[in-house]
Amino acid sequence: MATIREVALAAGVSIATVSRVFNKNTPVNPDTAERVLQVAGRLDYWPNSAAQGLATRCTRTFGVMLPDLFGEFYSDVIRGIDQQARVHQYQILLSSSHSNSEDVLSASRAMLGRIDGLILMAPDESSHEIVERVRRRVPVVLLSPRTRVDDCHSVGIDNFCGAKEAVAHLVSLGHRQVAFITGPEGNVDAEERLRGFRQALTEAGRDTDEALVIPGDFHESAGFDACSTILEHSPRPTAVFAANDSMAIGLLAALQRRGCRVPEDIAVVGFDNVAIAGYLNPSLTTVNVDACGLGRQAVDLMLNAMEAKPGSDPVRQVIPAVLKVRRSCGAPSGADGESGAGSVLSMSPDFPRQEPKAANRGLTS
Amino acid sequence: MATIREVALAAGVSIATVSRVFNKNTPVNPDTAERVLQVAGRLDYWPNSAAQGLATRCTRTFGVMLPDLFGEFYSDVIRGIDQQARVHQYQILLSSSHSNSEDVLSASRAMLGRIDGLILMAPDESSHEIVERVRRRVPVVLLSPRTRVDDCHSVGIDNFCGAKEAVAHLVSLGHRQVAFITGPEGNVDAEERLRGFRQALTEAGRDTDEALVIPGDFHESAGFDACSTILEHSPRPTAVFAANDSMAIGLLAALQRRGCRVPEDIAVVGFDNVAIAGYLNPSLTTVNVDACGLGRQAVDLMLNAMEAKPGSDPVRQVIPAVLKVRRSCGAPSGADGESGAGSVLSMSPDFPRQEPKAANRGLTS
DNA sequence: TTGTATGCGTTATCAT
DNA sequence: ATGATAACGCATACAA
Repeated sequence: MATIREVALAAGVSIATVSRVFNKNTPVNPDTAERVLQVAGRLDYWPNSAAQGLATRCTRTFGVMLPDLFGEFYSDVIRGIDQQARVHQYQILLSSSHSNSEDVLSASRAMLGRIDGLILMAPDESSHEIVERVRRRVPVVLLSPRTRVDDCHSVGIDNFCGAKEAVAHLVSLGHRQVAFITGPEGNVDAEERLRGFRQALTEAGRDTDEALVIPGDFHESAGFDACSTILEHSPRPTAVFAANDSMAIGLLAALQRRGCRVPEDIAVVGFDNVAIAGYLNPSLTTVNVDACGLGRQAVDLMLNAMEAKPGSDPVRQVIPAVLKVRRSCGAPSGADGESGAGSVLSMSPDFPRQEPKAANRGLTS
Repeated sequence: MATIREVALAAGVSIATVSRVFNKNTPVNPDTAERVLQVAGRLDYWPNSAAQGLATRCTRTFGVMLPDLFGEFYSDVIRGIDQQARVHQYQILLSSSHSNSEDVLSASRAMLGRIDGLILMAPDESSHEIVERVRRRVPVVLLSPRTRVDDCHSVGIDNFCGAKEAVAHLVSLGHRQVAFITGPEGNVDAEERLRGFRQALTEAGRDTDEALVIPGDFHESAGFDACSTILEHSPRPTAVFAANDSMAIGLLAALQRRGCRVPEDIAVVGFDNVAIAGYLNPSLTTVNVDACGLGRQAVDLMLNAMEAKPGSDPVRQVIPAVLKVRRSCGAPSGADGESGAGSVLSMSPDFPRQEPKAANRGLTS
């Protein structure tokens, strides 16, 4: 296909002029410009953006590296990143399924020269040194950073507080035996949620019964499988907090098949506030996480970082995670409590997600 | 950071040698190789892949363009693409939210020179000519192609048959009044599902009551909102087929709040077989779509296309969509039918997804 | 306003 | 086995 050289030749000008016509940063004679555009159109000339990138050292592309792509959460994060990137005319070079830091390293290398910045969710703490090596070449924004790691820009969810709030709410409803279904081992978000769970119990003057901390992996089946453990434990827990909604949903299904009523016999709370949470029966009490906003914030942070002077301090942003009370935890008291199946009147969709708003309440520390 | 030149200088060799050491395609003296690697390591040299791409005209990257990123479907498609691409050491340059062909055009241009192939889900039929322009520069694989479009490689879901099968099943259960909740206007998959719906009714000797074709948009709320229309129609439909699971779930919620029992009072069938479908109450009868497999197939097709000679015929692949009968449509007869809430015994997880298998049954035409 | 020439960081084709 | 050197396609400083 036509290159800038062929266009120049056909238009009877130099390649510099053609370049100028397209980049409109230098004045160029309207007539010649017209002619160049004409020729370019006829030849269907498309500039080679790889070459542009090499020459300008600017690719208008962000690298995005995630450990996984399962579930709505990551999907929403990507959507947020893509949305905001799009606004600023950036593209996304995606790479996921990084189980270890080796993967992160090789993927980063493959991205070198093709991105202006990297938005990275590191798989484990060992990624630390690799992050350092990457940072020397390209700006990095960390997603769900580990606390100890680095002085790097980052955006995270306030998992700890969200979880604490959720469990505190259960406690306030009178629950003494609360079980927890964990996320995959090594997952930062999941670990913080567990920490929040413990903290809430501690603050309630109870200590955690370790037998009630049931290992999970964020998938529905883990929640489903956790059911037996929960019901067979003695004394039987009256509430369960799942580290994410998928597992909460799996658990709900299992409980219902056992003839266990939710929330009457056992209360269930999830985390994430996935799209369908409000449409379940019973509707799922959960902690709202604006995954899409997380992605958008990451991009904004990146853009700021890129135009900041190298020495400036790292910005650490935390997106609030707030409890969204619905029916699965048992209505606290008044509110619009009951309703549910049976009432013909309660047709209010119980809007399952509180949109964008929350995103910008991110706290900077 | 260090470039190949600096490594060459520090190692006392030419840049050509350094290049050879890294690409191991030309024999090089073990000693000098050793020395080069040493120096490269010390300088932490990473080859610039943009420059490599320019020189080799090979980027090991696939462009992926989707109209949207909402919901599990697209997310799974991306996951499939990423998975398979990863296997072959390719990366993904992602771009979504293309509502019209203008967007597709500009995004394609921005990708030129940075991808070896483009996996494209076109937003509308007007993209036809643009696809042609793109194809002249880079191999293209179409996702969910419109039938009329081009002689281009493509992978699609067999929406028509899947939908027909679903509705035929409802008809076989005795349902005469069946409603349909459509997908977003212009969406190929959604339109094919509608076509399958109509066809099934036609084959059953009934014609479609257009008032029962209710506009939707693939979101939960559309299903929720469709409830009124459905219940108020007379004669009242005894079954509803939603163009995707999200809407089916929204509908289930609305029906339950109205005190309408599913499947006793009204049967519901969805499309997609999302992860939670089997965990709902009642579990959702739906049409299984291997979105992840779709993505993988697209990559495989692309790889084949790239090593095929330019003149060869386009490959059109269709991934089967098969009905997955669960409880929401009413058990046909025997089977493990009833159970549901109440039975303590039925703890079989009702595996919600039939994994990979189906993907490779893709039919080539 | 326009053209010339150099550089971006590689790979690859020649020589040697 | 290794070293010059010409691409790759474009942007841009400098000259004119």
